[in-house]
Amino acid sequence: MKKCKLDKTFLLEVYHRLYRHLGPSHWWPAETPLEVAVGAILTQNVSWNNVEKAISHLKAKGLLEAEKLYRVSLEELEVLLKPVGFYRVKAKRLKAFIEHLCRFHGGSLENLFRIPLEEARRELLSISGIGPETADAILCYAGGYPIMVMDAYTRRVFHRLGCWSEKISYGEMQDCFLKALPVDVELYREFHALIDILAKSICKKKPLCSRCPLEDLCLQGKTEDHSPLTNRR
DNA sequence: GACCAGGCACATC
DNA sequence: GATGTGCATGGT
Repeated sequence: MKKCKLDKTFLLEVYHRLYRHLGPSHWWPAETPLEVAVGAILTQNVSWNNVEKAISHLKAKGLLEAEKLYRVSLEELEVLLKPVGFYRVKAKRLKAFIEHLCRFHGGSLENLFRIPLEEARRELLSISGIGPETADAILCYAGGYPIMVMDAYTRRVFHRLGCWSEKISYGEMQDCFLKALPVDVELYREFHALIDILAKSICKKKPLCSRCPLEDLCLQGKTEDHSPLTNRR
């Protein structure tokens, strides 16, 4: 059975509307690929505001280098990551990522990004604390690989547009997008960013409201789901 | 004070 | 395989 009703024309229409209303997004806000990767791990289920504080702490300590993050103790890292929330978990996950990077790639993201997409993705997913969304964010925004990040916002927004079931899996969503869209990293980066910005700003309270640039685009008429576009259970 | 924020791992059924 | 729960701070 077909899992989604997305096609190239529809998706590009959505993209162009979002870009006209909300773009350019200037995602991912970071100075280096490592900062992107650190941000991707830290932002799991927390607001970006909190992540920025923690990243500025790391910068102030001169720790935004793989070698230095490798040497810093878990306890010290926990203190620096306090503003993020879930700081014990995040410190452990960041350490696991850095240790992998140092052990297998000489602490160089450039080395990791030399290997083919599928292999790099498998490798990232093998690290404890790196799931599909985090792996894809690192690959797309830091590595420049042609892969698009999916998330709870993407699921919700396109569910409300009548494109798929709310139960659709991460992989199924990603297949739909990648099959329909041209291979274009910049498009993938901006599209994901715009979906998140849409969900968090204009359509936060009542999705597909009159201020939403996608209001008239529903494939199956309006859904009855008007709960907030959150990631929460 | 309640709710939410750019997930993931693990336990349980 | 599907579902529930812990992780924790900061802004609104």
